[in-house]
Amino acid sequence: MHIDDKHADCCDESIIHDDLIHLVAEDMPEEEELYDLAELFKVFGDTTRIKILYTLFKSEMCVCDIAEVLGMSQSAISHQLRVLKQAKLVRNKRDGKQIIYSLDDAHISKIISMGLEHVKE
Amino acid sequence: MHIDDKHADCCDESIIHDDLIHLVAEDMPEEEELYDLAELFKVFGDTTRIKILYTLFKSEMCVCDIAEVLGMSQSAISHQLRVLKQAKLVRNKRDGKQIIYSLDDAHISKIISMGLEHVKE
DNA sequence: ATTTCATATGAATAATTGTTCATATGTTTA
DNA sequence: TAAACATATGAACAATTATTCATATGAAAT
Repeated sequence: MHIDDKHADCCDESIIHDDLIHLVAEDMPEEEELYDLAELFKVFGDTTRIKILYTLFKSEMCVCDIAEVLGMSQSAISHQLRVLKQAKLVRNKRDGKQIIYSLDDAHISKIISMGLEHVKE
Repeated sequence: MHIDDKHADCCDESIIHDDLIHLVAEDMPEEEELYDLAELFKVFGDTTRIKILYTLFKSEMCVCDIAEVLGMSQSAISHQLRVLKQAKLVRNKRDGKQIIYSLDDAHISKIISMGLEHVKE
């Protein structure tokens, strides 16, 4: 084994795959961008949050009504709305005592329906 | 407070919101479908898996090369490829000693680029 | 047949996360 | 001003998960 062999732990065909490895590695998007992208999908990766988005897709709604629709506690919904808001997927406005949440992004329903297409196969 | 008040824990405007609540609740997709959808997005919700998908988007590749491109252990990559395969996002074929992985779904790059659009704002 | 190589996998560990409970905040109504 | 109401939030707990390490599997080469 050569001292300067970068592929000591990799498959043997160093010369052939080397080109490919560098080509792909160089084209990889920024670490931060990939992290943000994963974070975004992580937000969609929870049934409760998906349900909330579906709900708000139908109509803007106060926290309490969302909790009622989903049969969950106000606290649980509120915590998840916080996550959705940080991801800029929902926004809110005050209306008297209540806080009304609504979708904040046109991409959302497209992303979800794309996912559904895959799942439905 | 009435005994038959279904909204004991909810906001006070029971009569007004009742219609909305039932309308939205009835239109909610099947529990199982929402679960599968969340599971799918969960798969995208990890930087390592996103990087693997990006890599395979450029070219099909053996496990060892993917590990090399991402600077991670063979074991870590193999575990994640298993997750991606279970989600039917990648497939593999044997080529001699190596196992070549490639993307298994046309939706993937669309879903990812939709997500990127949102993140890039 | 035995050794080598590429990949898969089970167990263990550390880190992350969703919900609950109790309570704080801020608005409205009496 | 005080009480009632809608929502937010911090701490705690249980559950999930990504990686590492050690080892198993299975194909190719000697």
